[in-house]
Amino acid sequence: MDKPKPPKTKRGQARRAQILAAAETVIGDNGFSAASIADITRAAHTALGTFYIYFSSKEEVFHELVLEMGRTTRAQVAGAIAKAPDRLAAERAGLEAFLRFVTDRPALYRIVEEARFVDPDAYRDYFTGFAEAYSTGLREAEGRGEVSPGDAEVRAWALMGMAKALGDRYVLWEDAPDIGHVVDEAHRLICKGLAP
Amino acid sequence: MDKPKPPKTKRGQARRAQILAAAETVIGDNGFSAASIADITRAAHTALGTFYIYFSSKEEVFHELVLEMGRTTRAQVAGAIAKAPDRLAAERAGLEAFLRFVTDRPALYRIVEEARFVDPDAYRDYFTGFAEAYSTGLREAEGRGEVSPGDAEVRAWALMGMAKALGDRYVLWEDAPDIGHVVDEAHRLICKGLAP
DNA sequence: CGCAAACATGAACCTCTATTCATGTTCCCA
DNA sequence: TGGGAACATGAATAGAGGTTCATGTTTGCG
Repeated sequence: MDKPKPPKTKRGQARRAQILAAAETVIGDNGFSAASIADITRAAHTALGTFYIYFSSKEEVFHELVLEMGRTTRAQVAGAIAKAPDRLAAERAGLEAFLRFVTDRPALYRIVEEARFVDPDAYRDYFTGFAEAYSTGLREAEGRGEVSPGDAEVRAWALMGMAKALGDRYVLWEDAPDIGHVVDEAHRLICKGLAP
Repeated sequence: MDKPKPPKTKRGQARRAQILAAAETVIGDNGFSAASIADITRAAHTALGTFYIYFSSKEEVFHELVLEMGRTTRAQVAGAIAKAPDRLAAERAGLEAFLRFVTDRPALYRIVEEARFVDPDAYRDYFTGFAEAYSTGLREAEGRGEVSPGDAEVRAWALMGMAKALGDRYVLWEDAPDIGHVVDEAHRLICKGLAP
């Protein structure tokens, strides 16, 4: 019932990481309820009971994975944006970074979406956190005159929604997605939409 | 196992509708796996076994609800768009109609989102169908010179994503949403983004 | 070394709920 | 209005899978 303490030995840390990685694939591929602990430990090449040394429940691994998605996406997007000369360039870089992230870790992306139902608080935290950072960026750009005045929060949510839908359609559902084209096309919309 | 035949008597039709409506609320509020058949029949003021006279499984009611969402949303949005003088006005009317629909039937909205995991084919059909109609509308508008040239499909998905995200944030998560303001703000983005 | 704490194992347990079914009740038309 | 088709009931069934635990094995420190 209690949250297990972090592992103390090298072996323990490796096992925990194995199980977490296996959970990402198994839950991402099959969904939360279809994925059984047995599936996860099998994919991690461990015994069933080992799972409960590192996680107190199925919900807890799931929660952990949502947090990981939060850390990773934000780091990825922030890194890509940092080099951009202005906000409109940042929009492009951020969108592309996001879509590439979805390409690399599709399971993690699906897990966050399923969190809406499995772990609603984590879902909300993930997106409101993201939206706050996004809004701040837009407000600062507005101050510098790089984008037209407007409600930064509404814009942030609208733009996040665009990115999500494009990820669904052109990354998850496409065998050979042409991310470049999608980014170009979407960015034209965004540029003109936000332009001063 | 087989799909039950449609009810033949008035009473039967009423019962089926009762159960379907109850399923909408119960599944929408608690999610697919947390919602039990017992919960649904209790909410419908019927016996447990009655459920299986009208539906062959929990998955089947769910599927039915996704189809209903498809029919209803599209009718709603199409109705709102019909009166619009041009495409940019249509975008506004469509977005507003969608957000009002989410306000009215939040449970149904959540069910479609959960379909991504519970009934992936239905989910895909729902959105690709919607996207096709949307793309066609944009292409026609482009032909009339009402919007700038561009990849209509990418645009359709981007705009659908905006609507979804705004629905999540400002309808489902807000006690007293100011739909008018959100629509205004988003529509400015869209107008400038699509303008010729 | 040697031993206490960490970690590993997988069969057994236990709960939960989707689905069935044997037994009534109601409907509707010939 | 009588009888067969439709519909209603809820206790019993059945299966799945999350979680526990008693029994080993490994690790790392003094």
